[in-house]
Amino acid sequence: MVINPLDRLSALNNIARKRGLYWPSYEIYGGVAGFYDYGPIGVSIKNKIMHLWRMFFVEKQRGLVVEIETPIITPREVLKASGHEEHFTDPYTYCKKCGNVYRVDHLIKEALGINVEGYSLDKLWEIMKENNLRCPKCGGELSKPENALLLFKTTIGPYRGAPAYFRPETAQGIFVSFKNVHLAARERFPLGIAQVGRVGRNEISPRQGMIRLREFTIMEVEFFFDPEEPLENFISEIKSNDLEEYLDTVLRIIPAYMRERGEEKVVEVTAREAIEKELVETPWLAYWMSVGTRFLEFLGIPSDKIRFIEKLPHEKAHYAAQTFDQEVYTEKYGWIEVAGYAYRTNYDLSRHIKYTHADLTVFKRYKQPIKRKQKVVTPNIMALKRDYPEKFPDIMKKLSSYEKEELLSLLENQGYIEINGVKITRKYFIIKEKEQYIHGEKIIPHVVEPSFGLERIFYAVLENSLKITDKRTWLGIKPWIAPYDAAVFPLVSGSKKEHKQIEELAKKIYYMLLEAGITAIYDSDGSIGRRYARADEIGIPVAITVDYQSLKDNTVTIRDRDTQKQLRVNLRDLYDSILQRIKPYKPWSAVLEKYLTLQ
RNA sequence: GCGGCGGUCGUCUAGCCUGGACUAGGACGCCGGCCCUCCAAGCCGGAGAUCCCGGGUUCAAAUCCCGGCCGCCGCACCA
Repeated sequence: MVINPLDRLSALNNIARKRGLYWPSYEIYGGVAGFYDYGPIGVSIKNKIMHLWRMFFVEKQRGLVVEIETPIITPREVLKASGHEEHFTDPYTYCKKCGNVYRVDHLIKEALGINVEGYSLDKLWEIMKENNLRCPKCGGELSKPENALLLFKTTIGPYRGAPAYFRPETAQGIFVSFKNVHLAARERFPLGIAQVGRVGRNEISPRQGMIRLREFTIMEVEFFFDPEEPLENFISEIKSNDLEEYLDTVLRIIPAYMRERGEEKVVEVTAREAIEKELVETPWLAYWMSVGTRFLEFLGIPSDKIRFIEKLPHEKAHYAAQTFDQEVYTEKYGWIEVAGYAYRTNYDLSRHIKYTHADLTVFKRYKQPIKRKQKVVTPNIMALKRDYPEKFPDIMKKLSSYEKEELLSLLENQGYIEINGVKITRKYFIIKEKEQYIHGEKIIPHVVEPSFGLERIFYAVLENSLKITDKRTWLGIKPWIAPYDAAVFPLVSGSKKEHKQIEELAKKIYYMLLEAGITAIYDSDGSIGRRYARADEIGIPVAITVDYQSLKDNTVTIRDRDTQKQLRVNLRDLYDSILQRIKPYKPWSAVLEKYLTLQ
């Protein structure tokens, strides 16, 4: 039986509300667009997705990535430096007759073919007036342009505090603290810094439920590396981390050059091929795209519903050299972006260095120190003091303001330096040739950023795991992200003595599981079938039923959510039996075998 | 932000056009009880609705009118 997609989606909405997955926020006040609450079941699933993300992007990266947490409220200067204040602002105009709103820069570009990016509002207004721009729809008069800022604004300090914004991405907190983290990580390099947290974007008109929110959760890594490090070093770095399996991951990519030709065709390549064919501007992009692909597949998204789209130049963010959106197919919204992989170059760190003069560089140590002959200039203090006793302090002051190289080239090229009208000639300086060892240099690291929208993944996972047949509805979610590990039921809950005993044992097993770290629910309401159905609906992977036989031989049945098949196990083996079905980790025996051969 | 359509128990809905007999009806779900040897069964009982919010018209508004909020669709926007 084929289920109508609309029925599927309304079924999901029903479960979401009825069982507590999610709902619009502030409902009793009429609701506010762009905000959603997670219900109890939703929180549990969301947290598990978060934990798995950490497992893939932090823990399994073997020290390559560390995680930090920085504030949500961000001083204005930071977002000014990062370019957000400028680029998050769009100049608008509206038609005084029909009310239609237009972006001024788009309007001018379309009508006059002029690129007016970065122009002031007054300048734009001037251009509009000069060319007598009118509403393209109705020919009505257009308003003076205004700025629409997509950042949430606030102040730090309650009276006349400093202007600040709710961060639109977690990345800036990472860039700003880069030096501290780098030192704390014992100057490891390359280094990934992860952060999971809430961000806010004051969208003009958010719709599409949890897909486009004004406040949501980002999970991202800013991966700092040296772009001059040759490709082979990356590969060997990855190999030495035993992560080469990522290079064999198949990526489904729609490259920009294809999109420009109007062909939206998916190219299937391994990460290794993507690097070799130079589909990516840095190998690390392909690496993180692989990690992200594995992550989504592990959440239960089928690989044919995952693809990467390379952004065209005009679609990219202001900081990005190359960007791939990772998209997941949903019935409701079509392909939705769940992650962005941006090559941010050293844009952000450079900007913060420029604004603060902080040292956000990394010392790049050469494998072999470079021997360099260098001429060194030193003023002959004795001679200067002797010949210019009065002007000596001024001369020294001036000299110290020169860069060494500048001083040298002035002396060698013109033979003197003029200070307060006095020509100090070369003979007042000692120029020696010195041999120097250069051990390295300071570089501003480049950054590749895989950045995930948690709510979008959450939705995509739910929609993709919802199973409906004409008999039943269940959430076929991967066991490791199910809201509970297990459900415990007494087969019957009557008033006979045996029924009471069954209930008692079932409750005990419930407590035992909780004590052993298995999250479980206990349910004795309604018929056993209804309880299975309720557990299925929120995706609980295993149901444990205590029956008459349990009283005799200490066995219970374990029912599998997806197949409905039951297996009888002894209480002694119950824990392991559940664990084996629900944990996202390999059993020790398998890991042991992979790495070691024990005698 | 603009235009079109919509908003009634947790959910789906009846009623709205043609104002009154609506104490807003039903089904599912939920809660309590009975029954019960495995997949949403049955029986009995119960709770549950600011009729989206505010204002107006009227003797009388879920119903008509205006404004707002929210949702859906289209346009625009989505670094």
